[in-house]
Amino acid sequence: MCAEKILVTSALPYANGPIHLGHMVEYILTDIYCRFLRLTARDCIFCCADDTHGAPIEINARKLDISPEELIARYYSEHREDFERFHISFDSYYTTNSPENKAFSDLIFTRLKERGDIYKQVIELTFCPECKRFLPDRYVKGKCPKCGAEDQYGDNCEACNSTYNTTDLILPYCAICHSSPVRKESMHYFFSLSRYSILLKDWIIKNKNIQPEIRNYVLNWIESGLKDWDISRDEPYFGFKIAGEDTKYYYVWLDAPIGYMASCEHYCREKGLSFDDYWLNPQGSVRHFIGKDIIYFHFLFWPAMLMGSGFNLPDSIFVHGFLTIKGEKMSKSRGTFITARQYLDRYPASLLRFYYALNLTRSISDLDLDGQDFKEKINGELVGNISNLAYRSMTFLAKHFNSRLTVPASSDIVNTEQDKIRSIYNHYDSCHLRNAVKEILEIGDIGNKYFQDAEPWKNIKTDRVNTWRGLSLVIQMVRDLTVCLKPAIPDLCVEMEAQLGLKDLKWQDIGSSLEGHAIGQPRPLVQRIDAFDLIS
RNA sequence: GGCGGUGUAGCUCAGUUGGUCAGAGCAUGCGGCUCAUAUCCGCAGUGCCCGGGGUUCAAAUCCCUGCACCGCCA
Repeated sequence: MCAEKILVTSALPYANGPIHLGHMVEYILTDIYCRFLRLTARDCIFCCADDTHGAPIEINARKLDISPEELIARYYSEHREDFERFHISFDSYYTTNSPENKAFSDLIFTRLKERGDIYKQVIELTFCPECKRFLPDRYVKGKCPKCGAEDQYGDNCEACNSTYNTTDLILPYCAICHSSPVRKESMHYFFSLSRYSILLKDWIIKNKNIQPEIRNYVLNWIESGLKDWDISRDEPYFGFKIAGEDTKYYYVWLDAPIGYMASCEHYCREKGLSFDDYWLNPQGSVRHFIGKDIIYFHFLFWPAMLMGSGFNLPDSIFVHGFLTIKGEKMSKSRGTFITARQYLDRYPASLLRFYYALNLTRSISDLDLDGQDFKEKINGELVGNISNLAYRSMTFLAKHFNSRLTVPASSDIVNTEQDKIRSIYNHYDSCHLRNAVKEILEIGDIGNKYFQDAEPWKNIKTDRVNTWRGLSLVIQMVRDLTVCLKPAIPDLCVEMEAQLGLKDLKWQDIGSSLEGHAIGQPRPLVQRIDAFDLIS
């Protein structure tokens, strides 16, 4: 029996802007999951990349008077640095503007074409003669054809919620140069998504890892009929040219998910691993994490492309909600658009990791970041419960027992703890991070209560041996808590390991005896925060 | 407009298939401890489980309806 070869991915951030706290929900979630897999000895690699193609990149580079390559290079190093500071443990962080990605894009395109899944069709689009380019949705504005609202984008109206094409807009204007665009015909390549309706439906129904709300959601789309997909774009564009064409490129959303493969391939080659183990062989298990905004691409286009080109389908696609700040969408005008750097300049990465973990569930509802709540959770749970238990027990041991542990006391709380640990394992495994963290905190409560009831500060005078044993029990719990928290707050747990005089703890170390072991120097693990304020 | 979701203590939420299900945490009040970063422990509440109908011996839990908020419609 072959062990699973697990490939985990986060969605690729666009190389056209900084990483913000909304992005971080996904990377922290995925990272916690990967760290948990590694902690429990699963064979897992974590791959991601910058998504570097598309009209916005080309347009922005032109605005800045630099090449697209230069633009994406800037964001590439910035993104990598942000992720590192947040302790995101990518095995491979690559780019979609890579030879591997071009090769896979060409391969998949060719295979789909050979199957007759791709056809050409002339369509009418919005063209700006001034800019000499076809205008994507977001670059055409005008009056809504349904309700007449002014200044609406070319894809849908924010006032009446209707959807339409750029060519439907009344009195359209180019968002770049403000001149009036014209209609112009162009030949495009289309992917026959509709041919995959039955296969996709079957896959979605059979896949047990899909969240139920997503299943219904996607099935509704299929029921109401899938439209074919325009997978080409005209120049000027930044991306891969389609073979045999001079002015046509793959649409960015074609090669973006292929970036998962390219990143994996690049890593495998570097490390002497096998790409096929993940994407072709049966023991391969590809697990994507995405936001709810890109469900359509990942549950329909992407699996259809994989089906048509003969690769493994994803084993699971976990969808999370958006980040809101005090219940509202992040917004630049409200000043609630917080970048990763802005956060990191003022607070430790692990506080946000902890807060997100405490709030992430399996539902696709949004996760809210509220300053007051953040402060209460950090001070109340992380400091008051976990950090306090560790510090009070370790300093006591250091002061009165020369830092050395003895045989732990026997107590019912050991069984309770082991039950909870099993439950925590399952919660991590199913990405129910909130439940995992809550049960970890419950173990901390039990430890604090046990310590309190044992009154070592009193009993040490009369019953030194039992005091020592009780203390040793608590410190073993602290060790177990450290293991359980490693996926969520890895850097703090490394510090905790140092204080415990241990290192590289794994899940299997939980419950083992520390009799005779000497701990290191205890220090308060986390500082209380006075206020959480990034907005001012 | 079509489809879907949500509505439980001041706040954040748990509540498997209807029968100790009226709960937890935070906040509030009172009490205790002092090992610990004003940290920890105990006690005390408060709720027409959105409104209205229905099914049932029995509904927060199922059905219908109304209201409110939210999401999706590529």
